[in-house]
Amino acid sequence: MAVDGRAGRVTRRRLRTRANLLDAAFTVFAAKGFGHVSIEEICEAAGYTRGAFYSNFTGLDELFFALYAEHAELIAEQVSAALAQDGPGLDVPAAVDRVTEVLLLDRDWLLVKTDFLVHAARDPEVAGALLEHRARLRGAIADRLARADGRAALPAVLGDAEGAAHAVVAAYDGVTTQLLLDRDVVRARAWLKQLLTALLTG
Amino acid sequence: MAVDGRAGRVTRRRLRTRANLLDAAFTVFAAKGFGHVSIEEICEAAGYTRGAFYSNFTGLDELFFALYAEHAELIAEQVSAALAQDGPGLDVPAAVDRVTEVLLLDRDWLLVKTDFLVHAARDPEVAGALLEHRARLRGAIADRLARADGRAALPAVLGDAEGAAHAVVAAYDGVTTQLLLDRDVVRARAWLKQLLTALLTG
DNA sequence: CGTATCCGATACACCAATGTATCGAACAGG
DNA sequence: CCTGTTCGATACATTGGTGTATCGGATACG
Repeated sequence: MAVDGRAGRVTRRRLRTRANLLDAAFTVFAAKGFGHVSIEEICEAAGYTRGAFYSNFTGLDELFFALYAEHAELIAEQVSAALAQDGPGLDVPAAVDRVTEVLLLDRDWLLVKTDFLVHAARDPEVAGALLEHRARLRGAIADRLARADGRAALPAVLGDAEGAAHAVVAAYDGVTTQLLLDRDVVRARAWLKQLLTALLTG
Repeated sequence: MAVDGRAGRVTRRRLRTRANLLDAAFTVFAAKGFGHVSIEEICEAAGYTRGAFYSNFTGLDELFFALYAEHAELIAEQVSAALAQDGPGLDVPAAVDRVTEVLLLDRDWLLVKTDFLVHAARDPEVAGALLEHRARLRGAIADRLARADGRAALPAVLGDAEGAAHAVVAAYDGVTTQLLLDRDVVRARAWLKQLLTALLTG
């Protein structure tokens, strides 16, 4: 019994068009925002007709979710990599720099991500998935922070490493909001760095 | 010459229906999200037909903007009031409590506000208006923080009072995101308080 | 009370998008 | 090559929402 939900062959062509649709969708979503995007628009951008779309997805929601999951996974890996870069110890300022770089790199991603947030805020099931992803990210950060605990203790107000990781994510979200509005990546980065420093080396 | 853009009488009925439409729109927007809301839906919720709508607004965007502006104004006043409550000096923890109370009170507002954010993020003109509103809020906070400066100095990392205010807003935005997902107002409030304490009494 | 003006309901024409059913072409496996 | 299966294009029916033009009732004001 096949486990992947589909019975027959796993064609190569199918995978390509699916990927193409997702890529095109990302661009279109970033430009117009989920809720102002039609299926046709995406198909046109990808160079297909709706036939291809309905053959690969049941609707916009499913595609949007797949899109988010894919990118979120990518980001999570990048962050983990950035955190693991220097040996077992943790150089806080350096790590902050690298992570900030990864997180605030792509405005389009911030747009899609925020769109997804408001989407999830209204659908508990989707919210669950998003929360889970955030928890994973937080976990990775907390693990790493725990290692630095010896050298320079975290501020007591935040509690343990998990609490500190929570604060890091909150700071990131806060800066994201500002960046979406003023479009000033350089300032956002400096600003996030400042915030994190204030939070972690209290 | 009339300055309000309309020539004739300023009817009373008109004002009422306009207000009714805005009220209904707020509910509908909060429930479904801008972008999944039709003009008809709003009219139905308000007990009017589209005739009334088009007589009062040119389209959804205009109504959405008016809606946001109205509520944002209200919130700004409440925050100012909460900050001004105890005399000329500033009791930081108490003020934090009161402000937090006001800011995280209404989930519907957070939803609409975030919807408006993603809307603004794609329209520079709207973004400008939002940035202006945020600047006003920050200003009010900074003014107030400056008064507490003597007693317990703010952490140097954040710079002046304006910088600290910036941090406060970022923390608020960060907590908003989390709250939208987990719907736990109590924890959000505790959490925001903790964050602000960590930031302001570094 | 009369009347001029304003407001919102009704009706209409229109369009954009959806989802489905069908069919020809592409493809993997022999 | 040949063949059965899969993929995606095409065509269709249908829906839901939009914006406008018009009309009757409400409202302010003399």
